[in-house]
Amino acid sequence: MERRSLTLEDVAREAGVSRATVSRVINGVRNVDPAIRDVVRAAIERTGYAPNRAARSLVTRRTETIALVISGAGEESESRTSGDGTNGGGPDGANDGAPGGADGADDGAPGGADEAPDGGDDDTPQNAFAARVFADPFFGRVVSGVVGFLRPRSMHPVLMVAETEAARRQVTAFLRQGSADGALVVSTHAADPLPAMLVAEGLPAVCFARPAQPTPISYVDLAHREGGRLAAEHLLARGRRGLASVTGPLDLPAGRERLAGFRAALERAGTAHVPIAEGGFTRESGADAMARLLAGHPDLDGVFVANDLMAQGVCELLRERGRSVPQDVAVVGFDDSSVALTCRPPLTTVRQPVERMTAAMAGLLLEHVQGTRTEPTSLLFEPELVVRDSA
Amino acid sequence: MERRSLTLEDVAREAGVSRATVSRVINGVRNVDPAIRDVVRAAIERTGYAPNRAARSLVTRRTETIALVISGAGEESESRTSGDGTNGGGPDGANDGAPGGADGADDGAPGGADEAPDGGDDDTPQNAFAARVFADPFFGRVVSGVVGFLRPRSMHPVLMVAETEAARRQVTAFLRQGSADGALVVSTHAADPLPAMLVAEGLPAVCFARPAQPTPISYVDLAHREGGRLAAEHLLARGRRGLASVTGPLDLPAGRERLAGFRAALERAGTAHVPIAEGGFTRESGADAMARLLAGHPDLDGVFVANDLMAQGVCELLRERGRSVPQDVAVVGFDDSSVALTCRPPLTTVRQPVERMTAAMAGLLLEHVQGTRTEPTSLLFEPELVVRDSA
DNA sequence: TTGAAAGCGCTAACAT
DNA sequence: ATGTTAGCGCTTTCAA
Repeated sequence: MERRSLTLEDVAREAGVSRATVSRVINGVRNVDPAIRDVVRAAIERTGYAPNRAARSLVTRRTETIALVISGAGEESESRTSGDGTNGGGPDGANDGAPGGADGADDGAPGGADEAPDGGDDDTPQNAFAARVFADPFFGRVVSGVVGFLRPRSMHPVLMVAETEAARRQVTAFLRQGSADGALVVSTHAADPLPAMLVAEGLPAVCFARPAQPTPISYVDLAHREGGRLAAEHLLARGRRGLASVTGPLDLPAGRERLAGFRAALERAGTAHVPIAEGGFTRESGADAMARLLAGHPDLDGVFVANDLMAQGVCELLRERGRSVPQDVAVVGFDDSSVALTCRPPLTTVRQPVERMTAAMAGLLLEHVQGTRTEPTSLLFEPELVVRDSA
Repeated sequence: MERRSLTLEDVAREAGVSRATVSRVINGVRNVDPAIRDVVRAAIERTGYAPNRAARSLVTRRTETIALVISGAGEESESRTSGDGTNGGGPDGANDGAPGGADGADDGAPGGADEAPDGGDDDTPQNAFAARVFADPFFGRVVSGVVGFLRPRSMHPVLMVAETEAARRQVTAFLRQGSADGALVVSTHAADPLPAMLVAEGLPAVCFARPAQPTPISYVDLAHREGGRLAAEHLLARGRRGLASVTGPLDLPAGRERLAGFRAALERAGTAHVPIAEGGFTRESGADAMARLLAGHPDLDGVFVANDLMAQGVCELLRERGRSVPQDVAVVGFDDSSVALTCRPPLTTVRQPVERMTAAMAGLLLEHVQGTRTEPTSLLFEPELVVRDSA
């Protein structure tokens, strides 16, 4: 509607006051005569004024936006779906149908011309990484927590993907330009160099999960060990004694700790040895690992699987082998991702409060940005057992 | 590292040239002596200069970011999971475990204090909407397409959720402030007022799916009818003659059109009557609809289900009733969302090229922003049959 | 309590 | 080809 955008000046004229006064009203600064305040408010209303963000940002040095970075590790996207073990890995989502399929064409819109715009550069490895990450149910929970926290504070997240060195530089550049006030980093690999880069640049950031190398940076994390313990105790309480575990990648802290917690609880209960098979957080790797376990221990009656995706694979394999879940073998997953519900039977699983964790990340970040908090801080969240049908 | 952020001035001094020259180099404007250019580049490198986005934005009136809006319809989030029928509806994702669960606590981080920051305001209806939307596998595909297109152009999406009137105003305000150059709107309801608001304000925007009320706005859409036809022909080719359909909500264009295409193809093949049962794009509604269908037509041997989530429910119900898929009843889904793969058996389904569609949206939007394209334009994408095991 | 004025860091005319 | 300069729209001293 409006052509040249309105400025403070316009509103000031309309209200018969100075720019400064209008600015004060808008920013809720005290020391404004209530009468004048109302006049100004009316003028703003009438004109439909919206303050220019860039101009404001230029002086306040705040953008009211933060970067939400999904970060990989190396130059290449890797084959392992899930990273630091804190998330559930992802279904491959988009299975590509035959390429060269359908294309854009006009359908007689309200006045549409129909030349197709360039359709985006698909198929780059970068996009493959992005596609994989975004297809992961874990991602939705991350976003949900962040948005839930930010929105009431009228801040908004900018989504960034950073799995190459170049992309990481793009992220730091973005922040140094003052395009965002800080970064929330969700790494998909233990060796992600981004947290250290951010720290080195002195940029406010908070990580999901403790960085592999000790880094003076704030983070939230899950008490993974505790999760393993929960699983062990539940299985034990169900009367299972032939226990085993399909673990996550053991080079990941989360993979190791989930197992450690499981083992420790069993040891306490008198079970010294626990057969394990390592998986890669994907459904297939879960099935494979289960097959190996079964080969060596045909008598087992309970399995702790380090994430839900693998647990799904485990359930499928067990069914194939003619073992019913939970009657013959009880299965406990980890994450409580959406597959926990779609899985047959629905999974008993160790829930990670992802939304609460990412909301907390945003909270921490804001404190760092505002200067309310200066020391790197870590918040540890407790997992929770969700009992469904698989154990 | 750096304290007061560097400015053009600093770099200019370092390079022994004027601000303008540095600016030219940075913006790749011609008319710069190659020698000087290199000197400037070196100075930039040496100082680690990053141009201030706000300052630039203030004069260029561009932000290099666009809003990606997930938009609902009414004041309330509704119970129907999926909206315009173009997406696959969503698993409820986060089933809330008992509240008052675990909370933050320090775990002895590199120097961490441990007061918990305020953990975000959960449980608002707004968040429920957000959680539902983000848990939808469709959302990941949307984001993936957008990011894939934007990133090579070093632009970034700001994520916004707008399901209440207030939230919608927040979106328009955001754009009018010049916080983003335009908006990509994905409505979850046919009656979403946001597109019209955007048009009224003269803000650049592109929709996913044609708005319910004719609106002079650009959009991308799927040839839903064509999808219905594909399903019909496949089922026919498989020799199925007792066909039926579990439809989407028939008040949604997509729901209606998918059915219309299915029916038309069958009519062409000589089948006048097709039993249908309406579903709500959720798994449960799919199962319910299938039960109804089976009650009235125990002899059917093929079903076209208007989305994958419902198709999953359909498959489960059929199995419960002792009918095997596809032997007894062939099932064709719609969307090719991630559940198509997790479903047992994996679904034969009509694939919607969501990533390509959203990338195209971004492309259109950029053209509108740049002024390269002024007329509202629509792009229609062709669905594609993905044959797996269910039909 | 209000207004005048000085920038914030950048781009883009306009001069040279 | 390069430098000078005038803003972009806002916040924020500083005076009044």
